[in-house]
Amino acid sequence: MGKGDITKQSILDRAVSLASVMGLDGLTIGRLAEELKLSRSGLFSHFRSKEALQLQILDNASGAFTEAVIRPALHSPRGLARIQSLFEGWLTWIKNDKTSGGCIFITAAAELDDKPGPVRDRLVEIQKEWFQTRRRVIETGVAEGEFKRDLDCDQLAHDMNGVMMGYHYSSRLLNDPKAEQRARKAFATLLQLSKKTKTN
Amino acid sequence: MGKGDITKQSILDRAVSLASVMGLDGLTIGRLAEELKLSRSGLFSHFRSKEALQLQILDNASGAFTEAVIRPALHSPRGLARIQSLFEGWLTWIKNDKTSGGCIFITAAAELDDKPGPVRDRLVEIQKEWFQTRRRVIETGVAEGEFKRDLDCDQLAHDMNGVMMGYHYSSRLLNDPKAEQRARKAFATLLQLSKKTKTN
DNA sequence: CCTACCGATCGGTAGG
DNA sequence: CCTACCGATCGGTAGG
Repeated sequence: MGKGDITKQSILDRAVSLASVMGLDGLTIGRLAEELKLSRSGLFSHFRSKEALQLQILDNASGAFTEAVIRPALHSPRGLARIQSLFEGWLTWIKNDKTSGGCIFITAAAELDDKPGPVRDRLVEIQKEWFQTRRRVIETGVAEGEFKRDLDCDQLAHDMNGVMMGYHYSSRLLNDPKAEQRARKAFATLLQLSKKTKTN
Repeated sequence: MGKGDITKQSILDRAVSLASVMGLDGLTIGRLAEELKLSRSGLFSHFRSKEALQLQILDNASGAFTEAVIRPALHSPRGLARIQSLFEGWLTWIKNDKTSGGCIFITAAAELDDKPGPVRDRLVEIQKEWFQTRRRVIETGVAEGEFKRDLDCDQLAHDMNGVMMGYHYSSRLLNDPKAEQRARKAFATLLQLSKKTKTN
């Protein structure tokens, strides 16, 4: 990795943080350059356009999410333990972003859901992949006999997301001190309903 | 209501719609004026500042939400029927916003959660009120004996929000055709767990 | 409600 | 990586 790559990576790291606060559109080259003590054009020379910067911000964040949340979970036993690990990692991911503007994917989802284009497309791609990852882990839990045989895996993968979106909202907007406790309880209930019982 | 008020109301209605797409910050006076075929300064004269406009956008949307979701629910019998009515109205509120940029409160929540100031404060106020409304309706359901005596009303009010946030995300960002079905199933499960049973 | 204007900032380019 | 620059647009004001 050459010097230019180091600069570019440090630009992107800061850009992810700034975009999570200002949004991918609200982020400006000038503001980013100022924080990094570069000239606007000096910074811009690493990217062909603002759209290219936005796409690389999403890719950079996606890589970080995989490292922070998904990869560690693969060290947990498949099935129940692994979906719990995904949940814990996800919670920590959102919690640790206190310093910046919260989960950039949640911010971007609200910002881009009605703005067609390549940036939205990339976000959708990343989020669909993340949904599939959850679903596969849940399906394995069914195969392993830890979850009900007739569990609606799509529904559980979907409901986990609702718990997380609600957590992000309650903790970050409302500053509810019980937000994490509520999220844990909601998830525990989801798991309880999904576990194998005597009857099925 | 004089002519000036009519103009102002039509400005605000359009502004709510535009802000739900562009965000409260992303909204610009110029763009709004163009859509309404007014001069920028002519439009601006109705508001002292962009911040004042943002505050009035939130108030206008809050009034519309009360009319569309809360008031109709008061015609349903208290308790279970009323909380179901709130859910249905909320779902319709989000669904009908297909023409614009989705629920402005969800968009604004993601946009403002890390931007301190009067606009964020107003949004938090509105959202806390909406939370209390849900909680009171649920508490009445407990008092009426339709819900479990030991129901965690705060938790249910909180979990309903997660279902809605997840619905907004799945339907608007992922375009999941099953989004509504999933939201209904998730809410039905929440209600099922909350209903009075033989044992309590 | 308008025209006309302010300084600041935007994304992007030229040229080195 | 820089200076210097482009046209466009921003929020806001003056004055009518």
